[in-house]
This record gives sequence, structure tokens and C-alpha cells, in this order.
Amino acid sequence: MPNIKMIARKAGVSISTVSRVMNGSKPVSPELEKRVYEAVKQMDYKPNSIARSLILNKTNLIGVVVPDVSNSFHAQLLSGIEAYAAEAEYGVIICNVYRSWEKQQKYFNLMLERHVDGIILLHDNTLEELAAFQKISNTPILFASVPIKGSEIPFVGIDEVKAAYDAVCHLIAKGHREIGLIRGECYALGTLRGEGYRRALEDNGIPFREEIVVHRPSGVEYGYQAMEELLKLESHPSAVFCVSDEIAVGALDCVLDRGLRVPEDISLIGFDDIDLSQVVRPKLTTVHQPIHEIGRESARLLIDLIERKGKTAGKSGTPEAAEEICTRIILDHSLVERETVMEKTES
Amino acid sequence: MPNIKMIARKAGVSISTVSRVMNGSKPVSPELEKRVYEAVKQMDYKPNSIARSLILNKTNLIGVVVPDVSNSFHAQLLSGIEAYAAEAEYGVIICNVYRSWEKQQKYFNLMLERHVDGIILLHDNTLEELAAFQKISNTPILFASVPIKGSEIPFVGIDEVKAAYDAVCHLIAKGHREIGLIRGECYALGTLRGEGYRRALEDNGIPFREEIVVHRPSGVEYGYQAMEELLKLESHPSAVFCVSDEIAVGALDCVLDRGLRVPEDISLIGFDDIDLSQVVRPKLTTVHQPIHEIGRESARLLIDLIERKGKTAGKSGTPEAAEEICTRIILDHSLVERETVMEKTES
DNA sequence: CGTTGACAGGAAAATGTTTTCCTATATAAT
DNA sequence: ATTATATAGGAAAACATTTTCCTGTCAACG
Repeated sequence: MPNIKMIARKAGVSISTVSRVMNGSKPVSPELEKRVYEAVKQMDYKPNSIARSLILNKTNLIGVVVPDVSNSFHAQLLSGIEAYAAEAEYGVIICNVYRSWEKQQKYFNLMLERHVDGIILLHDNTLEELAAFQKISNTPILFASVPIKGSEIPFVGIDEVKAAYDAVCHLIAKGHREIGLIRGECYALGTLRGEGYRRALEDNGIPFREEIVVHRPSGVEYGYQAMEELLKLESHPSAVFCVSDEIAVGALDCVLDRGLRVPEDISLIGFDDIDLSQVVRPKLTTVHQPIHEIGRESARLLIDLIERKGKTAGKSGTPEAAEEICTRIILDHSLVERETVMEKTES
Repeated sequence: MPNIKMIARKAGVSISTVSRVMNGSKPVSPELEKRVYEAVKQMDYKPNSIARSLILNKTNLIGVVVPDVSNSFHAQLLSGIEAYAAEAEYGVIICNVYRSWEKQQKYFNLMLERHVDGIILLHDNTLEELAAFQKISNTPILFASVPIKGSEIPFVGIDEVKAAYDAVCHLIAKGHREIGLIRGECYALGTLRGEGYRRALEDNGIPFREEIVVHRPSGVEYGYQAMEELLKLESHPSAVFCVSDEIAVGALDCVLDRGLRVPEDISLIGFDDIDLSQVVRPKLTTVHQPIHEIGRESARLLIDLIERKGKTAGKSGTPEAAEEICTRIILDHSLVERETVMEKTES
């Protein structure tokens, strides 16, 4: 691979001139400019981004920390992130942490060594976990899809509580009053969506019953287990809110296996609207999240943050001129009615 | 962030010594070594991998070119790649090309600029397309899961033809003789799996009938369309081989929508064994590929290639000492019988 | 006792850029 | 005509490493 020196020699100019032509960082006479372009084309010169990174202190890389890329939801999010990043000329490096804090720790260090320009987190982290990292790095961080409790760290996603609330209200509107909940254990899938459920019941004067909420990690198989649990009850709920489509699909499977019908015997509503929800039979009624869009917006906001930081670092003379970026982007969710919820018939 | 100079000063040694302690590249007295470790720990020093890359001419990065990360198959492959890469201390940067040759071109250039150490390709490429790239780069390239016709470029995957052959033979063994084919358009999903289909028929004395094979891109919706096509026939086949699970799921949907039963009225067999195939009802009988494993092995082979290259480049004196690496890894596939294939009843 | 060799450790070159600093030339102003 | 100013373009510093080359010390051996 040719380097800038070889181009300079070939074009009969100095290294500085080649650099200036490549970056347009300073005017160069048309004559020399032409010679440089010629040489670049002939030798198929591509500037070495490593050397650039070294001196500019900028890698144009962002790290995405994801619990599991092979999960449909995360893969879609990632795809959205990649889409915007590519447009903005950023590379995306993936860090699959399998929900292991130890692995994430390792990746944080790796990303510091690699000097990524920013990081997107796709899963739960506690503030304490981040504190150590934040102390030493000042690399912008952003949470996508899963919010973090009580912190100003940038976030892109939906209003989790409201979305869960809407889902449950939908069931209530259909006449259901015995509404089960299969909830997760992490912040978004547990606390937040659980909170939406609770509030929906409360606002509609339905008592909260501990015995029809079951806690499980996300995943099809856990949904199945959880539903088994609910069906063991002497009188099972007439509808169940599952905090993720994966859970809902598992639950659906279980109900069907028990010889019951969905939605005639039991209504189900999911959350996320991943691809799965449309291929399963009956098709899943669920809360739609604009997953790809969340990914895109995350990348957009993060890169905004990165480039803003770079600018203000240079001339800190005009602090108030740099208008604040909004660091919490809440996108719209919506309810998509398919085939797993029906009007409660009087029993 | 502290740099090596600061550590050197703090430990009262030279830069070289710090470097040697960090890399163990030359013995250092216990006394100095201890002082260096002390300083490193106190200042939480992490070597700047960019500067390292620059001088070592090695980034410890591999690029993965994937048509679409959000596709379950690719996401799983990616997860396998990432898993091994992480263990080997390589970073993975994703290049989502949406099957656009133009985008891939762009990414190739980007990867050259970024000096990735190797590239894994997860989709069709013609040799001509690669030729230009290979000419200038000498970066190791590997095909994962999709082979390339007539070339020695390293490959990891299954025996596509044999696997398709096995699938169709399974249908034949169940008594089917009118076997439709929904095939793709690219090399693996079209040519190769189509060839397996053809041979299976041939070996069993069943005539190949053009009218019951339909060409479609992969994707659930196309599977649906394709099956519509087949059902339009005055007498539709009693079984259909779909070259991917996505297609099979779409086809299944279509059959069910037409009021027919699977497998009673029509048997279906898919290919890949993605997650989807187990949640759909009835559960899909399909050819299992060890997807994650293919990813892992791809990364393993690529990294082997990379490190081998680095070594032989150094001392080219002993060319025969460096034993050849096998550059074609063919993993086992298997047939997984679930619920979409049944014995043909005499009609 | 003097020479050789081994070896620890430092100075400096090298990696491929960007950018600052400087010089020389041309243009404008007096 | 002379001075001032703008500007094109080159030389060299800077970025954070690794590694080569060199120096000085010490042990071993003649």
C-alpha cells in the first residue's frame, strides 16, 4: 500500500501539500492539486486511518455493547445503529457480553485501549458499574432501548411505563379484569413494564393480585414455563400481558399445548413487535417499538455528542454558544392488534 | 489517559523498559519490573492500541461483511464469529451491505483504510468482484456459510449439495414423488441446494419437472408468494423442499391460509434450522446447520491465517516448515424431524 | 590483569499522518 | 519604489508506540 510520502514524491510536492489536498484543510493551487489527484488515482492511495487516528485522537469507531447479537431484538437495534453510523462514516465494533458483567468489564477496557469515540449500551447497567468507567474515560456513553435509573446519561427509546400501561389498558378495554403478568427481572422488562401494568390496573380500579404475576428472564422457554405456572392456578387469568414477544411466544406455545385456544380461552399480548410475532400462529397482538429507528437515533445522538465534544474541546471560549443537545429521545410506540386478544365473553 | 512516557517517568525508567515489561519482549530486572507494574497500576495505564497498530502494522480487527445483521441466520453466525474473536483478542467490525455491491465496495475501501487484519464474507461474491480487491490488499479473506465457485479462497460451512440432497431424500423416503422446490437465486440457496434437489430426484428415478420449481429471493414473504404459485397448479406437489427456513415459514403460512393442513395435505421441509423453525406451528422439519459453530470456526480459521501470514512474512527462510493450513472446513449437517413432514398416504 | 562476551537498559529511529511554523513570492498600499 | 500584507507551500514537530542500535557494567576466561 502506498503512503503519503510516495504520493508526494510521485506528484513532486511536499507531504503537507498532499495532506492538504486530501482534506481540503488549506487552499492549494489548481496546478499542484491536479498533480496530487493524479498520483492518488494512479497509485490507488488511501490514507492510513490508523495514523490519522493517532494524531487526530479520533478513531471514528463506536462500540456497541450488546447482551446477545443473535437475539432478534438486539440484532435489529444493531442494524439501525450500523445504518446511521455507516452514513456518518463511523465503524461499529460489537461487544457481545452475554449478560456477564465480567465480560463487559473486559470490553470496556478493550474499548478504552482502542480509543473508540463513543459507546452504546443495549442492556441494563447500574450506575455504580458505570461510575468507574466514567471516571477515567470521558468517552460519551448512551443507552439504547433500556433506560437507566436516575441518571442523566443519554438515552434513546420509548416510554416503557406508558407502553406497558397502554398494553394492559387494551386488555381492560376488551373486558378483561383477571389479567396475568409475566414480567422480566431487569429494569426495563421488570420494574418499568411492571409499573405500567400496576398503574393500568390501579387507574381502572382492578386490584393487584400477586399470585397472577410471575417473574422470569426473557426467552421463549421461560415464557412457556411461566405460563405453565399460571395455568396451574385453579382459575387462570383470562388475559396475560407478557413483557416481551419472546415470552409471549413461549406462553402461546404452552397454552396451545394444554389444549386451550388463543384468544378464545385466553388472550395474550406481547411487547416489542419483533419479527417473530408475525409468523407465529395466531399472530401476536403486541406493543410496537420502532426498533430499527431506536438504533438509528441512538447512533445519531451519540455521534452528535461525539462531534460536539470535539468542537467544544477546541475553543472553550464560547460555552453558551454551543446549544445544548437534547439527550433523551423518546420515540413513539403503538399497539398493533393482531390475533391473540379478543373481547372477554361473560363467563 | 496516561501514556507510556508518563509511566516511564513515574517508574524512573526509560520508555523502552516500560514497553518491554508490558510485552515481555526482552528480560528486565525484577527491580525495574516491579517499579513499572506499580506505576501502571497506580495510573491505570492502558497501552494505546492505535499507536501499537501503527508500528506493528496489525490492528487485531476483523471485518465481517454481512448482507443483513437483523436476519436471524446472519446474527447467529456473527455471534459465533464474535465469540471466538473475543477469545483471541480480536475486535469485530460489522459491515452491513444490504446485498448492495456498491455498499460492499465502499466497505472494502473502508476496511483497507482501517487496515483490518482479515475479512469474513457472509454472502455471495463473484470472483471478478473480489479480484480487484485481492490484487491490492493481500488481506486474508474467508467465506463463511456460503461457498464461492471455483476458487481456493478459504471457506467454512456445510456441504450444501449433500444437505439439500438429504432433505429431498427424506421426503422421498416418506413416499413423496411429487416434490416441489422453492429455491433462491444466489449461489448457495439457488445453484447448490437446487443441485442437491436435482440429484436426489435423479438417484431415485423421479423425473425433474420444471413447473414445480419456483425461484424466489429468501424471506418469509417470498416463501408465501412462492407457495401461492405452487398451489395455483391444477395438482400441487405433495411435498415441498424450501431452501431456507424463512421461505418454509412463509410457505407454511400460505398453505394454512388456503385452508390446507400441514403435513396432512402437504409436507414441508426447510433448511438452516434457525430459531424460527421451532416456534412456528406446526414445528418445522428442517436441515440443521451448526450456525454458531460455523461462525466460530470461521473466525478461528481466519485468525489462524492471519497469524500464519504474519509469521511467514518475517522469516521466509523456512517455507516448507510452515505446514499448510486446511482452508476448507466442512462441518456436519443433520436432519431434524419435527412436524411438517408425514408419510404420503395413497391418493 | 586484560580481553571477550553476555546482558540490562537507555537513546533514537521508525510507523503515516496532521498541523504549526516558517520562508519566499506576489500583490496591494503608500 | 518601498514597505506591508496575504498566501502558497515546504520543513519539522507531534501523536504513542516498538525495536534497533548502542553503551556501560559485570562475569568469565585466558
